[in-house]
Amino acid sequence: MKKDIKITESEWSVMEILWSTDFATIGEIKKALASTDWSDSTIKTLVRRLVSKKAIAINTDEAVFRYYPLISQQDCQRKETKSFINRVYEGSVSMLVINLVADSNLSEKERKELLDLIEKMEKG
Amino acid sequence: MKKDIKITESEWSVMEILWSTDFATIGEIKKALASTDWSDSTIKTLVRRLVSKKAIAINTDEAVFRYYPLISQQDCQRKETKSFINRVYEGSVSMLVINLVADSNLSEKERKELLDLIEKMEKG
DNA sequence: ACATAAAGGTTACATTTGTAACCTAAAGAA
DNA sequence: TTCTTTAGGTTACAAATGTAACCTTTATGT
Repeated sequence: MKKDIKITESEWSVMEILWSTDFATIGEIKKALASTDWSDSTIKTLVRRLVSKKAIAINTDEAVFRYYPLISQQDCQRKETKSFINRVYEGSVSMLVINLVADSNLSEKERKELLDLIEKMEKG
Repeated sequence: MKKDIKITESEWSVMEILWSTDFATIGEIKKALASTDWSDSTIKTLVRRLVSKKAIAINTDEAVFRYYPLISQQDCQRKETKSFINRVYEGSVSMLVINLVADSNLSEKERKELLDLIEKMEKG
């Protein structure tokens, strides 16, 4: 079930909508993307490409089609994360985390959350 | 000094060589990339594009030019990391870390290392 | 001296990605 | 019923990216 579907940056915006609504019409997708300056056509192109790469599918039971994801957000995130770490950190998770933590954008609160998260994983 | 230089996946391979050798000739770059199946021309194209986007520069003091990075690896990593988290994790560092930790690819040893890293940051 | 290899430089070409126009059919507004 | 909005569908087009051929000059082995 692990296909090598590549989702581009623009397409991620569409996927995020489908992952959160799970079953949206074009109209709903457009509404959710109103903050972008994409034209109607652009959004439809993104949706069409996602369909053709089998990241999403269409339910045509009703007159107005509904779109839904075929791949889970977490699967995509993990795949992206792995290739990101390989590309940017030469495969080293530790180097990534060093930068995450060193980065001033990480607040004390967030840092504590991370500690918690990792600690909780202690016993598996 | 924060330009928005975009380094593509292929170009990263070249940058990594320059970051580690710091001052390499084309010959050295090609040797370091021997494991890839890129042609001579391809490698030169990548180098040329990096020059034109000012990610690297050429020292022409000697007959055989030497290339060196104009941007640091860590700056690039941080910039990439930030945009990665925005794209894939909707800006949430915590979500990223949850996946990092949950991912079976992270060994117990690595997990401990991360804990250490984050703990060390406790006092700033 | 001459053939080869290696480096510098220019041009090319297919695919992917971002972005959109345009046409048609159906559904709602007036 | 006629106009206007939407949705569905097709086609387009420039920029970015991956990948490379080809030409010229220079160093090098023999």
